[in-house]
Amino acid sequence: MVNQISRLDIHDQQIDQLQQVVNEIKASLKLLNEERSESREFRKVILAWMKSQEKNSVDSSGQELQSDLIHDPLIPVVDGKHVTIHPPEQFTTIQHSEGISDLIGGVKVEDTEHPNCGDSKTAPHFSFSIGLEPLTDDGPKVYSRKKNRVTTAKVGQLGKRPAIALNGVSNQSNKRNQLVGRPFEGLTYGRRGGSRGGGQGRGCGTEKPRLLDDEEGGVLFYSASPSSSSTYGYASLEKQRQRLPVFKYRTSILYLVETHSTTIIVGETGSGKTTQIPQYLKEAGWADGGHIIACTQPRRLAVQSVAARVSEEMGVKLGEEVGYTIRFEDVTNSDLTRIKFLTDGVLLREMMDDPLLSKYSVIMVDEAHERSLSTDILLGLLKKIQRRRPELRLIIASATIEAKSMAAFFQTRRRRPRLEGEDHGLRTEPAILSVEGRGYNVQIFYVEEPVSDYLRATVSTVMSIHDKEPMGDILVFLTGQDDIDTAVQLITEEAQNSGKSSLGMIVLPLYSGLTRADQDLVFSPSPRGKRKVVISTNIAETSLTLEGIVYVVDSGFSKQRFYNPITDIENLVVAPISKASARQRAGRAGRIRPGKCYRLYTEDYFVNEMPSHGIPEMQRSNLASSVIQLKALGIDNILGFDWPASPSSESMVRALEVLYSLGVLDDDAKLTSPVGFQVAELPLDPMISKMIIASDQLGCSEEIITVSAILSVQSIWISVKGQRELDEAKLRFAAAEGDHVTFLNVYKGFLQSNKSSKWCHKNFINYHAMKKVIEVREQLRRIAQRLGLTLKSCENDMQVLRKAVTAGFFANACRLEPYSHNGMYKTVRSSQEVYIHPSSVLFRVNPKWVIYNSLVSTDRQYMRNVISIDPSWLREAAPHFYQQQPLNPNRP
DNA sequence: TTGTGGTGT
Repeated sequence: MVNQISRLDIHDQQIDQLQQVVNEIKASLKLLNEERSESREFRKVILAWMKSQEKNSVDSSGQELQSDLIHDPLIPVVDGKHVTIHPPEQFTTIQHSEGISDLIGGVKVEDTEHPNCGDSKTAPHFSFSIGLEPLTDDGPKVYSRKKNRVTTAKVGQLGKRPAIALNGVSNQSNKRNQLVGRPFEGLTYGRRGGSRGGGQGRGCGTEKPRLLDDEEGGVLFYSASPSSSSTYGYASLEKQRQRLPVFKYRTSILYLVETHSTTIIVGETGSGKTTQIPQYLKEAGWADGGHIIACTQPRRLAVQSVAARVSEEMGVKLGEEVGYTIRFEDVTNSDLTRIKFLTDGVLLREMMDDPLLSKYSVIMVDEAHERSLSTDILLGLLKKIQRRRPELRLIIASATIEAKSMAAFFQTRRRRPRLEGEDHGLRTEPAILSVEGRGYNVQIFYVEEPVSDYLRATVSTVMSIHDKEPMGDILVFLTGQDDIDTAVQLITEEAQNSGKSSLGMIVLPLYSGLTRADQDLVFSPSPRGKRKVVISTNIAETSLTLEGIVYVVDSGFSKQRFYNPITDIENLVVAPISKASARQRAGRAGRIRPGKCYRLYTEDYFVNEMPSHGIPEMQRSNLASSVIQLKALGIDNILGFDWPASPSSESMVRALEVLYSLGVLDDDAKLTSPVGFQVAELPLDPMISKMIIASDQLGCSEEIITVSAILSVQSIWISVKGQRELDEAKLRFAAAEGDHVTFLNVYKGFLQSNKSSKWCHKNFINYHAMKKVIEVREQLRRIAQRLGLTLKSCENDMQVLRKAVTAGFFANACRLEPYSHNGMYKTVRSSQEVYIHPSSVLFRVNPKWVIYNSLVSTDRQYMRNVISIDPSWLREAAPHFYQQQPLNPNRP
């Protein structure tokens, strides 16, 4: 394909003209005191003007192909200066010499060849010991780093990107800031060359905006362009807004959204895209005529904080013009709200009432690179909606998305006459725009040899940072609670043993199982002269942001959930992270000032073996919930659904199978009535939903709804180090029937204590989890009533409760192996060996027949949340499922 | 006799 590049040239004079026109319109419309039409007119003018410029440019200019700007959606263009930056995997680099002498600290420095340096595009290495006393016999950890390299891309060199190696070690270590201020260094993360962020609003109006097409014809790229700043009265906030990198692209973004069905915006952290773009859209009139601009986030906390920020910037009350919706919390006003932030899950639920999302004019899907289950489903559905609603605009925003594959996904081949409204040049091919971020340089260090024990490597690295590096907090990424607790202990001990230099350290664990109070410790600022060391799971990678982190230690691993559709088992396994994750982790070090990231894996591994992106959640999850959601939206051909990442056919088939066995789908794989539709309405795993529906007839819906609420929160128990105390606490609530009944006892106790947090603490129960249980329970009761179920308590008749559980979970029935001395069970469905999880109250009780809620696989398959049943209930509840396997009366 | 990365409706 020909790399055809066209360019839109806009002269300063014309920009001023436009600004004048806009100001005139604004002024005249202000007289009319009609804000809505002002913005609508503004939008029209921008559009008309842009179109005329595009035409002129193509007609008059023969220079299109002389552009020296290479289009690559992954790579930000810096300040319109046409310099391309290599993606870090080609270019793992350290940009400036800061701190190197500190690190070397008199320890030997030697020139070595990197094992993978054979080819000429890789610069030679040097390595050095960071001079620490190892905890083990492993010897000191040796880190290596590459020399600085800066590249510029030139015309005709798309394939070849020359690397310019800078001077060697001695030069680097001499002048600390030698490179700071040079343009376009600092390539890996953030604030490139320190020349960023100076574009004080209109001050950047000297650059010319450019428009480029790439070979795919229609993937557009803008570099910096001047922006027409609006004249609002909120001076300081307005200034802050204008300082954000995204501000320079305001006009470009509005133009792209105007002219393209889908716009993909690649922006690093700190670019301001999430808070600014919805405001730009509003200012440009996209919320006129009662329409709403939506912006989705994967996490509740992000929704709340972004909405609060935007309402502050706009000087409006949260919940009026700017609002947000998350589960249990709708802070919007249907008459007033024009910009609405919401979780992607909420938007999916909204589709069940309004499948075309007709009240939204623009939907911005943020953090799309995370590829969460609901983001992917949402993207698939939005693509479908676009075909019915060509006027709907989508913005896909993400940090490190594979923009081209996303663009390919949204590339529609429409072969029908254009509808009205498309005649103003609306393009169905997605546009891509990159916006640079605003962070600081992060130096990356790799171990020279693979480490065999990342826990010990972690400890020695932390100790050496503490010894050799200037003040600044350390964030360590490990995999789970177990590792983290061990590391905290080891580092604390090591600090005590190593004398005065290590006194000023506060070591804190961070994972979701901690109580809120323990989590909050991590957010308190470190006392004067003390260094905070936070040992965290992935929770600090995206969900929580810690201020004050200067050093990151990355183990290269995280726990990830994988689903095996053949065995129907979800596993939680320690797995290597992706490059995208590694970059995200490193970026956590550059938030307040230049930072350093120590990777406990080799550079060779990072470059050659680490996958560039993680596996989308869609491809490693049980899809039963997702399938029923799509069915409820009327998508019959699930197997043919156009996903951003197709799940395996096995997991699709498995999901359909489960739903069929639950009586949710009929022989034609259509939702049954009423059960199928009822199950789809409930925001739960289909098996739990089925259990609730069955409880209606059995007369125990109140209890079952309570159990369902508890099953759908992570864990109601506090994780504590001394496990014995927790086990003892559990015994206070333990019921012979099993965990579900035990949960009911806990819930009753919680109510009797008047929902007291003190009571929770005393009984090793997670107070926040219980509060969530109450909320979920209320929601489920409301939905159940809407579905026409009767809310009824079975009082103390636990047999009907167990029957209701059986009605939902009959497929998970297990039988104790006769003569088994170690509590081995086999599943009825597939004769798999399983054991009762030690956290269950039925552990070591081993009733003959049990049903489990879920399987967890470690060295054995463990059943979690187990209840004992009578096998005859299985055939009662699911004759279709068990009729082919009559129970053998000869076996005990 | 053993263990719960993180989200979300």
